[in-house]
Amino acid sequence: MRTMGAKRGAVTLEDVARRAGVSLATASRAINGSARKVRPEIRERVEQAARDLDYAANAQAQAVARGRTDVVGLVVQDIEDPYFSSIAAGAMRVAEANGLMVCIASAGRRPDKEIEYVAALRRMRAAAIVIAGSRTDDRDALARLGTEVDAFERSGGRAVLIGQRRLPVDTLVVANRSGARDLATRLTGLGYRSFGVLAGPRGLLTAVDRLAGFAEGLRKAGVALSRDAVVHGEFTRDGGHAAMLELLARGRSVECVFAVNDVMAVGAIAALRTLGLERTVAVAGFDDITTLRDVIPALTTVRLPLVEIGETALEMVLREHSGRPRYQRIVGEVVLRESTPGVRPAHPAPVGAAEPLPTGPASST
Amino acid sequence: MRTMGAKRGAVTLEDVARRAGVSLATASRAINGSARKVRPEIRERVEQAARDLDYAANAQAQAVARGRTDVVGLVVQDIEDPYFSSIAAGAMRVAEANGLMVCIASAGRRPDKEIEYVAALRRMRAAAIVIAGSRTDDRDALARLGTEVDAFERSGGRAVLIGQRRLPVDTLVVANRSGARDLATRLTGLGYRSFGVLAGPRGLLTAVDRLAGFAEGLRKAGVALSRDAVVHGEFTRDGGHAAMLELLARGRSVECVFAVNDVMAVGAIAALRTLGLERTVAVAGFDDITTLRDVIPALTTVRLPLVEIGETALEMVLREHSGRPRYQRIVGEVVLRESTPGVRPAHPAPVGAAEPLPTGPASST
DNA sequence: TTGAAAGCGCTAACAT
DNA sequence: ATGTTAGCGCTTTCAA
Repeated sequence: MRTMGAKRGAVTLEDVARRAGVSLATASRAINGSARKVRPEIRERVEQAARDLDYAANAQAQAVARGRTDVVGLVVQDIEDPYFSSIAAGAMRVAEANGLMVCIASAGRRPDKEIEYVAALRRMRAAAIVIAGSRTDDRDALARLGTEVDAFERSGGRAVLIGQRRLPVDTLVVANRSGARDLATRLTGLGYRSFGVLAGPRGLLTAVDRLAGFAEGLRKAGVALSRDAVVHGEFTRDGGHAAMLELLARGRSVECVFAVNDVMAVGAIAALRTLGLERTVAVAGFDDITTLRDVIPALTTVRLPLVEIGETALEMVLREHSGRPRYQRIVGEVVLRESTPGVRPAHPAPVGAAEPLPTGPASST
Repeated sequence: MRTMGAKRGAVTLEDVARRAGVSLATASRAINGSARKVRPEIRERVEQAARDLDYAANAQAQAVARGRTDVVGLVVQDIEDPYFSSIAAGAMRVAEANGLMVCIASAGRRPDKEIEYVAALRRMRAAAIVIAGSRTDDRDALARLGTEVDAFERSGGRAVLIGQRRLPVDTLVVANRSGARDLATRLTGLGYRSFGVLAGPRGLLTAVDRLAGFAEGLRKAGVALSRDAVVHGEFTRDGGHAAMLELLARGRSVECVFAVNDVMAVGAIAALRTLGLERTVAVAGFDDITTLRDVIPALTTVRLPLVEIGETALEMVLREHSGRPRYQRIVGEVVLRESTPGVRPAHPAPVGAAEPLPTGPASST
């Protein structure tokens, strides 16, 4: 039917207006414009024309004309990682409720890519942007991200970070440190006295904080954490696997291993199993990844409300606010499960009076 | 510094041009336009001005002017489901390689939402769109999706489906049926003779095809699949859990259960475990979800190259082509693991001469 | 209420 | 090589 299609063959509002015998302005008001400024009869005529032509408004053009978009951005480290896909699910739920489309960028754990994507989202004039994932100790990268985020906000968008409080931007601060500290407390409470930590990448703050918190918790309980009981590795299943093997190779015998996230813990358990050690060494993780809930043995971990974090982040940034950055703390909850069955003392020990091992350094208290 | 910011406070190309003392056109050519039409000296001046002003081109405006976008769409059923997040990871990798941003929509397994999102992506003038996830037997929904996809393509975009071949659109056809058939063959080869199927939602074609294929495989092996050994349920972990319980409640004793996807299989295993039956009933799944590779017992399944599927889908649709829809078959590979240890016959049976159970219908051969 | 017209920010002829 | 000037498709004054 249509003879002179515009570029891309798409029907334009002008086509609709012509067919309905009204002006462009009227057509606009009838279809995309706000409420009752158009006579019902005319409105119906325009809508019919639009339907006939299978018209779909050009969102880009609307964005240019209106000066705003219906797009929000989400930057994650790796969409395949359940940690991030849960956050994404939460953010997308809120986006849907607000009629927003979400552009996701998976930065592959490269800080530069992350910055690049923020820049891309600025070009897209995204209304808001959620940046999920740990910062690193790379001061330079942090500064550049800060600059880019700042530019984004100055150009009219709003940004929110999920992770550490390191930039003057709205942030959902994940209580990694205190979560790991609590975990250590509970674990020592279970009777464990010798620990290893599969600590994740060296510069990754989430990993660093969890390690620090765990060490702190142990210290408070008067338990030592030897330097070479800490093995760094990738923040992945394979990273956990390798780190566990390395820890074992170091000849340290530990009762319990803390992997700084669940996927590493799963890798660790797999490694232990191949050595027939799964009953000998207890393992704890962090995050409480949904898909891993049925793993055997059930994983002791620190539960993070991941989906909710995603929701809250986007809600926060969509809500109007004063301009001063807001920081909201997200605390996890320790969940004790079978992977840390606790120590059965050879001689029933006095409850509540766990004494530090001889080898441990004096408690700081 | 800047006094008269445009709407949204963003710097425009005109600001840059003015500061560099050149025309709008020159600024455009220097920054966003194709190569060498601008004197190096001038170009440098413009670039410096852009840097000073922290200019970021307005992608929306570029899109309007150019008549095309750098956005591709991805519609999935549920981004939190590892099946889809793997596909998303693949698609995003290709997008990155092509300098494209990807807008993801999670339809929550509601066909209407799916259609709505395709419409939204048409409005965004996405260059291409990948629709991942099973179709249903809802003829009407299928027709409406077809209409919407058609409109999308007529408006200049390209679409590709992942799943069933049901629409005259580029499609990655997942060989669910033959995969399940092969699985049945291997399972009967292991000696199993009585099966149950946790079949997923009734109208979901992926589930339907897998059930059909499995039944077909059994039939070929001369093994019966009784009607009430098939239990439908949600396509999720909990769905598998519930279906397993239901199957048991029906009082059928089966040697092996086929859950039509891995997450259901995990739910089934969990259910069996609570009843102390995990050693009694074998379980097989479908998909070979990465995160589930360390589950105990290791899951027998049909491996689908999920990430690769996501990559291939986007690549396919990005590649120029004749206009006639292309269909590419994706076949899975059976992976036998511990969850189906095989049957140890009480009396060593003659190998290779599995005889149909008395209760089974005659093989169609 | 409706229409004419001036943008929105950018690109791409078309001149020069 | 650079500038002028139409657009791109839409929204939104401003008049009528």
